[in-house]
Amino acid sequence: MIGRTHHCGDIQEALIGEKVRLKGWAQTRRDLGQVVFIDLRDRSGIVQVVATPEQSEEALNAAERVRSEYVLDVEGIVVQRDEETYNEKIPTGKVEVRVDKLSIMNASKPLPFQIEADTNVSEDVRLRYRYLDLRRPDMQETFKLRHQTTKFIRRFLDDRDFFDMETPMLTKSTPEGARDYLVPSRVHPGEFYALPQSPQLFKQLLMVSGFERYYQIVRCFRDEDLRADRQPEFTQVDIETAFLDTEDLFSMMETMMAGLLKETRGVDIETPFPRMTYYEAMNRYGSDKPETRFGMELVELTYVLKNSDFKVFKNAAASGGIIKGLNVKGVANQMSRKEIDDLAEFVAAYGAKGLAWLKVEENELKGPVAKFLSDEETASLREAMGAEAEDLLFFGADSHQVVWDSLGALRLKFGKELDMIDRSTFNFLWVTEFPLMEYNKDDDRYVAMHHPFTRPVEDDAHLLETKPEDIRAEAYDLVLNGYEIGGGSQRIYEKDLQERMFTALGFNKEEAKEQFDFLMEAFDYGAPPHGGIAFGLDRIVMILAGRNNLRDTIAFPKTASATDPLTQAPGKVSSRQLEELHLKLDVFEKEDEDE
RNA sequence: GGGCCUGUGGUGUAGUGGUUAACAUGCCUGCCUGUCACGCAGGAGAUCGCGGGUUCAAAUCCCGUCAGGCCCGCCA
Repeated sequence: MIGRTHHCGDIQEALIGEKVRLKGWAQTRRDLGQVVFIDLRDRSGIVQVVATPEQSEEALNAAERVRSEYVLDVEGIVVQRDEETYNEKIPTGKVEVRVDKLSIMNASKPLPFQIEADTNVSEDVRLRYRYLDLRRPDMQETFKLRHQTTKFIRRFLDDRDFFDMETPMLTKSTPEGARDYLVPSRVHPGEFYALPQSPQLFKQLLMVSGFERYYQIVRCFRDEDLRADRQPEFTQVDIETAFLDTEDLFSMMETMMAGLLKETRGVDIETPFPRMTYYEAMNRYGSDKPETRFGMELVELTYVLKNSDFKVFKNAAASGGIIKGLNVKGVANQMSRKEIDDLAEFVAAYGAKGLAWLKVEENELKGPVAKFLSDEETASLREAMGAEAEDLLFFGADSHQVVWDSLGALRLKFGKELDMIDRSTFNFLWVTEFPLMEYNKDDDRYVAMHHPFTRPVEDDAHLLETKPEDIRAEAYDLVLNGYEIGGGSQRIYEKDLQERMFTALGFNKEEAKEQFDFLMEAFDYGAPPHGGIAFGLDRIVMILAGRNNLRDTIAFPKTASATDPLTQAPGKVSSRQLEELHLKLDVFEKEDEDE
């Protein structure tokens, strides 16, 4: 059963005349009667094997019984193919293996779908037979890329004296941030562990412990609703350093990312990466993770239109909001009135109450809003937006957030649909100076935008008690092609500053003590200045692989409703298990079977 | 929690009120010594996701429900 001498993809002209033994799966069989061709596939690639009566009657008989995805053990001689039978489509196409012995190590039922690179099989079926889906060459490629990515990162960080350290998966639930996945304790009735949303507190403790440089490629869990780029369990490259300021960290991470792109994609990335403050990103792109591979930026129009006769504009400006515009060049005559009107529905999802628009013509602006604009406003507007004939102008007038969100989404929609994005490029961008906290209406309090241990920008710290919403954080995200691929911050390491932070977040002393006492206590014992970053490994691989779905980069992912069609997780448990965990359920099934 | 899209042989699709439910691929049988997604001939395979309703008649229209996907909320 052992004794493989070569891999299928490695069979080439240098081996002509040699006896080889291969093992793998039958990709396809072409049975011509007295000669049978089998494309044999293993992880390395595909090679054609041929069975003929001249070579071995026995092997030919065996080859006739082979079907798709049978597992084969093949012995034979590598021979040159006749020139007219070269197969240009595969790297091994100039040679083939003439079979002496062929044994079927295992048969296969007919497959639910074919093992081929391009599949249009539904996601449902792919996930139910994930082990077959993963046989497909493009999936094998993706996971090779994922392996190369983690290998590169580990080597890079090891070279810079980072320790790979593990942190608990069974830990304590904390009130901030995402909803926790909970694990009931058998030994402590009524108490629960939480699976980590990230190793945040532990990595800070490791800094207090004096490890100085820590990293971990670690699973994180968040019980929130899914998206194409969000899974309930995902992998972070978690990094924390002591005595390294933001500049040094940026520089190191830039080197790592540029190196990764070079290693995996052969692409040269310029460093240092561009930077943009949060406020600038929102104003120019309507997003805190701007896709900068195309322009079409939002245009500030509040000063132009605040006194307009159009009430929507006037009122937005008067109530502290903003007016911004988006110029979609050259499409005015390509879009029907209905298509334009449908966009109002699109932006409604982001809270916009409507979507004003204008078609630009040589000497006038046309559209429902045109009549409200004075000649002067029209002129300023054309100037500000760089409007030329055939352009289609859209306007958002509302609160900052609504205008940013709706026009930002509209910009991205047009950018994709009009094919304005150069897909061969990789645009990194640091987004800096995030707000430290934002006001949450529902809870009537401030909540940390990053997390409660994020350090305020030095100059703003004095606002903690007076205008907390104006404080900028020493926090940053790394954006790649419009995806947030990482985020981090410098941390608070002084106990008194951390206590002021908790107070500003509306925690009373007892709550803070109850939740974070161990961290506060740790800070009493010589905590070094520290900070770090965490990257979303799945997302990085997704972008490197040119995918747009996180499921394609995770071997066994979950569906949009957080289930696994393969294992059928989550599932019911026996009443005995529940009893052991001291749990009683308040859901009752129609067909109650598990007694 | 909300919105939108999809659901038809194993797989991918066509079919928009009356068809023997069509096509491709896969599968089975036979033939074939240079194929390479082999070819040729024949064959099997579908209660059209599920439940209800409208109608003389439903894959098709309506309501509900389930599953998958995308988005908003939520989540860094």
